[in-house]
Amino acid sequence: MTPAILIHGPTASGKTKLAIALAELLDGEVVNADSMQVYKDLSVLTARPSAEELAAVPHHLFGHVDAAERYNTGQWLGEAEAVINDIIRRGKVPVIVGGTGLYFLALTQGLSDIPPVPEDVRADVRALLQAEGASGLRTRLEAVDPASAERIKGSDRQRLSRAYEVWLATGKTISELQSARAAPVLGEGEWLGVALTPHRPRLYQRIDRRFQGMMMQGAMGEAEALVERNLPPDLPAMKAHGMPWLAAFVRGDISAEEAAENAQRDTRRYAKRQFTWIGRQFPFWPRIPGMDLAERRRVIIALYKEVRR
RNA sequence: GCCCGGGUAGCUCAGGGGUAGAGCAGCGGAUUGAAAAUCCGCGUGUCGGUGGUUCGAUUCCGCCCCCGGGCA
Repeated sequence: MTPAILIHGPTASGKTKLAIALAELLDGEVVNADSMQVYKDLSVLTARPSAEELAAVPHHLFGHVDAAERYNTGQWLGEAEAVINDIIRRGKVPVIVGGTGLYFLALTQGLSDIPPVPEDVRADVRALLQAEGASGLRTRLEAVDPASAERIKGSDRQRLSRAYEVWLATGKTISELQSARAAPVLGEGEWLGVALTPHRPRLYQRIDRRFQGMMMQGAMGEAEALVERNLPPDLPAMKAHGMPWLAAFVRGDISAEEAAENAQRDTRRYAKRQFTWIGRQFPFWPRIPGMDLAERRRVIIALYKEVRR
């Protein structure tokens, strides 16, 4: 069995180029593990690989989802499993790259087997949240699933909603359903995970500069096109970094400078959360602090040879 | 050169003889199908420097340095 390479790291840490460099060297294929780069309508704004980069080596699960869809972890895991197995069957190396820690967690540790929640149930719960707020949902959840209500902190409307949805849809509590995990797609010895951990102040500079670059490459056009579609603002795609602020600018609510500052700030905060995730969820993944492409590639290849033996 | 005003957290600033706050930025954490989401927590400081007065100075006084503005 050919082990897969998993590359995680904060946004703007150079994952895309590194993944391609590795795929070229190892006869591999790149698989996306980023929750936003799946959306067709968001290319520049999510720093998706460029047309040339996509053409350099085979890429999978990039830009294949419409912005109107509510893509999710389970969907990704299913698609990723099929793609990864196919790559391995063909004797190639899967290079799985992205910033979404939860996807890597699901891939390597398994996700609980929970039936999909019907869209009408989800809509009902969203309406409930709208009408009663997080505290209202919490009260309802306490009545049916006190363990989850206890575990979910503060006014975490997303987790409160999810827990209540699952109960409505299945009649079982999410705590019970989550007590077991399905077998992971990638088991012990079948993967090498590395985490890019660049110097934070420098990364923040890169983030700020990259956003300026996005603006010059047509990010505003992507935002305008999405605004024109009049999609619900709570769709995942509408929450991509910068999207809410560029939308506000398009509507004339804020200045371009304000939009840029807010977008950059959101992205920096996200990078911070990614560092936390890496530190806490993947403490044993080797760290690669340097930014030099050739050096990164060399280190990872050396580690990979160890795993492959 | 002289006259004002000001130097306090990364930034903008408030305060005032008993070693100090606010907003933003930032930092730490959680994370099981929205995860670029959602949520919880935390002031991080030679109060420009140096002498003096004082039991005690970031606060009052002297000198020096720096930044604005004005007059030359």
